[in-house]
Amino acid sequence: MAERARTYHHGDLRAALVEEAAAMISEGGAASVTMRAIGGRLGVSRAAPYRHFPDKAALLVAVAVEGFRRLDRRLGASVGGARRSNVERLRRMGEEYVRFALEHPAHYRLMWGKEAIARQEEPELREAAGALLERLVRVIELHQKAGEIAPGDPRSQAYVAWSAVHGLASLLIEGQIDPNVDVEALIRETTQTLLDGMRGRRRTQWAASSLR
Amino acid sequence: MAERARTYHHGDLRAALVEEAAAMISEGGAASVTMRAIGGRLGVSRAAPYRHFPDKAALLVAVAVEGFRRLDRRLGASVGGARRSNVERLRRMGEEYVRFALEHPAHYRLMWGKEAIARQEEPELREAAGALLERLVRVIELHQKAGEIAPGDPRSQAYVAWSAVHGLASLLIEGQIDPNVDVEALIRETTQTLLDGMRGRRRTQWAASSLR
DNA sequence: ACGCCCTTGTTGACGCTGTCAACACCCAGG
DNA sequence: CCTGGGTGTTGACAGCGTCAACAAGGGCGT
Repeated sequence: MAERARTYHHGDLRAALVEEAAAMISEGGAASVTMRAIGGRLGVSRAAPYRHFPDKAALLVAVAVEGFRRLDRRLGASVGGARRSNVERLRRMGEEYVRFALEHPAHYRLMWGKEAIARQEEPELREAAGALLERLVRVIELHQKAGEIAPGDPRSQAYVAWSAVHGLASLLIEGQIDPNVDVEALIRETTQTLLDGMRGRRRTQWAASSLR
Repeated sequence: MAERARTYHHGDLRAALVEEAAAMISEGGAASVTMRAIGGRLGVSRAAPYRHFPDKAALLVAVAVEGFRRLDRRLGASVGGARRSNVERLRRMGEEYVRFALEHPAHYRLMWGKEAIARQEEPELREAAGALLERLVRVIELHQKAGEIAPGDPRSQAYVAWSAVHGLASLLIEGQIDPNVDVEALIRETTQTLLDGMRGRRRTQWAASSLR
């Protein structure tokens, strides 16, 4: 209540809206986020958000942007800490990516927000997602220099890697995968197959691909 | 008008609803599909669909199911025809999968319908998507027998492959990929990386992974 | 051949939604 | 102190999905 420095009537209502909308999405899905409901939870009226966002879609875009930033920070933290060996960076990032989606399914869904959100025309969203791509590109370049990944345009390789983890996250979230399968094992198998494929086909290998 | 054998007042309104809804989705996106609009286009009232579907979500599920069936038929046709060499089956299926999504973006989006559609509780949807998975599993088993893919549970391998192509399709459709990149080349690179990864790491290979 | 009845389609209404215009507030700067 | 514009409120409106009550009309038993 009185912990934040409030500048005007409410005090940074904009940030509160984004935060509250994200919370509501996690609790009850995107459909539960309504202008009236979010206003009620914040103690303001249903039209108050319109002083900070042109419409509901813009508010949801802001929530999606926040999601991309959180994911980006998390991926950064996953490879940080005790400076890990190069080989593991990409694997860890991939696994962490999928786990994020599994922990925040509704939020992740919103980030890929269908068409209600016109992605192309939302520069902030492009930027936030672009930052994630940049991080991926940098890690791939590192692997390339270490000879662990075949040479080639790191950007298109980044798209390939992104496709793999996003696709798996999407399948899992949407319940398209048999609930009997071991999710963690599937995540490892996916990243392993991806890494094997990106390594290229050039050196003598020793065994059939196995999970770890 | 009078080409279809009409049983009752309209004559198979159910099928007409699904067909028309699919058309409207392609034309104006999922948001343009409204009970009143679809009724108007078919010359019936807004409540008529309720005699065939419990609610709007059920109608959209039927449209999504139809989408999965069309995709499944298309994938079947892509590997059929002149009985192709095994090696190319999976690659062709993957490429065709992505192309289908690119040609029918709104329909494909609906098939992965967020949460408005509770996938788990829609047996028809599970079944239609399951048929697609089955086809993929069979093709993978074929490759395994031919020694082109590492041994292992073909079902989890199918999930990995599905993740890759669905992820790429999703990234492309949602405009997340730089419009300057060569889409066809990216599709080929993705399937190639996937196939390289699934081949496992066991034999002496000759060159760095290249596109075709 | 008749007439019943159940399936199909229509109409009016309700509550909910996003959104806007008009109004009320209230703090910062002169 | 007062004034102006950023901020929040209220009333209203159109459009939405959905339901209950009603109308129609063809298949089927007799």
